[in-house]
Amino acid sequence: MTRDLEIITTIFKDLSFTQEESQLLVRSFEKLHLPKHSLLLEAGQHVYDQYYVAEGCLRTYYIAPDGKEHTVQFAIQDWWISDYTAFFNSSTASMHIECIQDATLFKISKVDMELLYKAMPRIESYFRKKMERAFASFQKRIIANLSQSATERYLNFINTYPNIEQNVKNYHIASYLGVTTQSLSRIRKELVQG
Amino acid sequence: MTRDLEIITTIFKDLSFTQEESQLLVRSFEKLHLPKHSLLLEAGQHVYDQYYVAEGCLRTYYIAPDGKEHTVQFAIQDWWISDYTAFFNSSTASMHIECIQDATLFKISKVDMELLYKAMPRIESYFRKKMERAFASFQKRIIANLSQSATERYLNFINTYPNIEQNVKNYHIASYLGVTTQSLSRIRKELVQG
DNA sequence: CGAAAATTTGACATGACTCAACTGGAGTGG
DNA sequence: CCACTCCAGTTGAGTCATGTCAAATTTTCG
Repeated sequence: MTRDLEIITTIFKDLSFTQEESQLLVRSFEKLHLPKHSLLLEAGQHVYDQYYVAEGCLRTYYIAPDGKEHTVQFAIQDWWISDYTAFFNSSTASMHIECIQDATLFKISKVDMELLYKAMPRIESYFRKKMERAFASFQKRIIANLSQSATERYLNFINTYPNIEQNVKNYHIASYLGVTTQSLSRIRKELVQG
Repeated sequence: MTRDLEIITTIFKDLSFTQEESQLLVRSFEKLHLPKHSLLLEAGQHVYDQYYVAEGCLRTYYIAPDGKEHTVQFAIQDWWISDYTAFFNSSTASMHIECIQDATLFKISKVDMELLYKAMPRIESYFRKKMERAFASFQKRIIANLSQSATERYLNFINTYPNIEQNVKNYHIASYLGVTTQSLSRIRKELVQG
């Protein structure tokens, strides 16, 4: 009862719950703090959980056979993060998740998710809509990757994540955009000089 | 009652329904046939519907400001297709959908979708899982675009869609992979000759 | 068959990559 | 407080993959 109701007031702030439902929610989540530079997940590990970012910044990245890193996603406040392919299939991760800025997370297992879905269909609605938005934004990114130059994608990026540049390294952005750090450096130089 | 129950035996073949539910389902969908080369959707149109592909082949593509086409998605049997960004937001399309091979579709509006979700939470479950798979496959594609060469992406493509090559034009594949038709032609030549 | 569309080929241009060297801070320890 | 190191970022020179433009060839289909 007196346990941490943060989950309800942050993650599900737009929904309302009975006492019983609230308790189920609170029991399903676990709060955790993660320091900068730590790894939340490594490739090869079994993925049981997904995480809600209450504070901080993380990134998901894939290491290709040639050793190069590719940033798949950044997660800031109010985003969810996991290796979703592995999470959905209850299998092992092919990606790493790194904490870029000290973070506060709420963790929930797939099993508990399914229980929540059964108990409260409107939670499933909430996540279906989340997925729809994520789907749309991934699609947008695919189009951007197909149709835009590296410079355009960079401008796009700093528009989409206006405040992120203070936190993340250049090579994080480069590996998100699909260019080398050298190229990104040249792109910026070009933009400054006009 | 004696109306077309195909929907239930094709789209939702893994679920079971009461008579009443079946009727609601049947009423929600509309069957349509679409000839090759016709457009199911054009950029600028309001998107009310999504479509289940019972037969045939379609593609969603985006036309960039420079006039170039970029294929976002192919849809074959048992896939769903729409301009999802617009569908989810009930807004206007930024993409076109073209029929590549004579197709049979089942169409459902967003409004009717929402009614189905309310009436049958397991339908919402079904679509949430669909979304999850689509999300995972988009993510895979983003990684592929970031980490693989054009040749690797092509090999990947013909693996993922083994039978599609008979149906689709070369330039459809090229615009899906993010290369020019000339480059794709050279890639194939290289592969044949070793 | 013949026109239009699709694909291939050639010559050349260019954006991005690689490798290597250099610069500039941030932090550390004597 | 300064020297040292480490890491991120920048710059330069050369290379390579892919794009562009134009022409030739093949395929499709009325």
